Amino acid sequence: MTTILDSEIDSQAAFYNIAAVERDTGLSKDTLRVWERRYGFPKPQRDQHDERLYSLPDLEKLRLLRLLIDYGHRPGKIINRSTAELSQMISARTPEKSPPPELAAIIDLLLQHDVERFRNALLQALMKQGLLRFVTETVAGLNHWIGEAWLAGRIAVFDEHLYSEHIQNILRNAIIAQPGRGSGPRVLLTSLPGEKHRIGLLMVEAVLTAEGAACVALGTETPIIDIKNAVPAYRVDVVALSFSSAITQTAALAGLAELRTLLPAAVEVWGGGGALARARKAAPGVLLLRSFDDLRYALERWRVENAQR
Amino acid sequence: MTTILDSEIDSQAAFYNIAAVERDTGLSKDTLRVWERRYGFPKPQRDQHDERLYSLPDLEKLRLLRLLIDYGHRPGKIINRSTAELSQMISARTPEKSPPPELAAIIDLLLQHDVERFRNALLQALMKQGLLRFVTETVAGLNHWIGEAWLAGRIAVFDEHLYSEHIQNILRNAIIAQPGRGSGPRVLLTSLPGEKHRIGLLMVEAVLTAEGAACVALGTETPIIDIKNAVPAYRVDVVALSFSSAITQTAALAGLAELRTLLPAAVEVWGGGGALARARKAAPGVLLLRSFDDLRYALERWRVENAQR
DNA sequence: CGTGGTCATATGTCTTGGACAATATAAGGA
DNA sequence: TCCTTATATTGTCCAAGACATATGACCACG
Repeated sequence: MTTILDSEIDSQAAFYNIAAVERDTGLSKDTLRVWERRYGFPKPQRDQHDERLYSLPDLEKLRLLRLLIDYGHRPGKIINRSTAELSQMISARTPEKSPPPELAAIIDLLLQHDVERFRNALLQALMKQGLLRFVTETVAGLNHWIGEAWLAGRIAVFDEHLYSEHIQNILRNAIIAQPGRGSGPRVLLTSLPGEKHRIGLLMVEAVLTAEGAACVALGTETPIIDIKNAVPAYRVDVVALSFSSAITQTAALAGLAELRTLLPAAVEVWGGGGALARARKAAPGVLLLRSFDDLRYALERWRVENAQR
Repeated sequence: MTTILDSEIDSQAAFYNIAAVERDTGLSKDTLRVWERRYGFPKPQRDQHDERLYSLPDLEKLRLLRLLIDYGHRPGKIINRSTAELSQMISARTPEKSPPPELAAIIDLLLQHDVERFRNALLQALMKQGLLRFVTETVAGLNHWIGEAWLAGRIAVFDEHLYSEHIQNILRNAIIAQPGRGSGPRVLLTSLPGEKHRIGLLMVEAVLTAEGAACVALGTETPIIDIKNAVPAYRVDVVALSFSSAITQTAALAGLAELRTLLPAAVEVWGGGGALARARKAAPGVLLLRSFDDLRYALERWRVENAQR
């Protein structure tokens, strides 16, 4: 096992072993080896025992490739282009749109790395608009703009991380401030394994809590079996799943359909998020929510239908 | 590519492919294969194309093995013992099977799935103890007990998810309630790719903020390159990384050493968390924090050393 | 013109068995 | 008791092959 430390100390040039590259790019060791075999890139140096040593430029190019593949390009088509070309593809992908004026001030503070004032701007927007409008307008708008800017490489990774953390702080703060009354349904809120985006879930939780529903939030990536087991334990009326555009629409619909078959008919299954925004129809007994208005409407409908009990 | 979803859905009996086992136990695919070759465990079934299908009992035993190895046992010595024996070794290790009395009430509410009262109990503990004691005593104690219970299979997956969400809500609520920055250093707070545990980071952020430091929290899994780029952007004085016991000590120390070489000498590098609790020494210029007292001491030392400027 | 189905290709993950570096343990000597 | 050296243990890497799934192209149908 050659540690990164050794390789960096022995020669001043920075080299990375395959485990470090997997960690930094998210590409598995198997993928890295098979790309080398099939496409000839990356073709790292070897140490005295034939173990791969990747260079920093290789790492940069691999990161660009990862970005473009996530956006929908095929590896085989782009892997042999130069780093400069790839970089250009990313900046050319989305025309440089400036954010809508009501968000521009907040985004400016983020891009200027002014943490304190960024935090305060978010808090002020929340105070001014109230939770519902803050979530459905400001946070949704910011998410959209930041997501696009991230794909286009116009925003640094660490800025995106900081944004996500602060939005989480604000939303969770707002959620906990709500009184815990329970006139509405008990809603179990989570995502399936592979879906790591938390902000969408928190937005839904904020809206539902504000509307008086009782949320049981399990965070992201709960295995289906465990969702099934949680339903009786928490006496849940509705299971709501969130799917960001990181997951394919097919996978999202399949997951919802499977969950539907596992749960008793009395428990409703709702699905929403970017991956389902363009979906036409789901499995029978699964409700698709394409907007926050849909969500509030679904809640109202549940209350009407279950008024007798 | 067989997804975990498929293997769990297609047959009602729960089977897990090797990628799912890697994800759930933290043991690499290579390790799982070499254990099978050398020790004969785990010896999973195969599907129609000779791919491994692990059973749920295998998964349980692997979890116990992982825990005992983390405590210092050698794989070869314990791998062929029965699950019951391993389970007994763990409970023998921790004399207190029941949680300490001051935590028992809170844990009971979690295990009884009483969401509202669980939330209120946490809030009350926070009010009563103040943020510092709440974090270093209550949250640390709960983490420890829940972590052990989870690894020993005494607590449901969804309960652990719910716990994590609520602790996050409370901690982020407390963090945002702090007044702005004080006199302390600017501390960049994050974890390296592969380290997904958020609660430790939030605990540190809460303590640092309470002590008057200005935190720049990037959440989990920030690639090293992006940490390097964030340091000048946010004019950071200290980079603090968290490593839970999900990562090996070797990997944690290597990551810290690599970061040290990438950052200017004026920027301090701190590391802490379960993975480093038993580490002897780190690379030169890297400070290991083995407790929250160490953290507060390091903060004080920084203030003294940087008082003149 | 859109919708759905079939086929070919592209792509990622899994397989085996061998090799060896890093780590832990044991043994020896100051 | 502490440090050094030898030995055993253990995790990671390698190679090339295989194949399931995802994607894209083509075609037929309403």
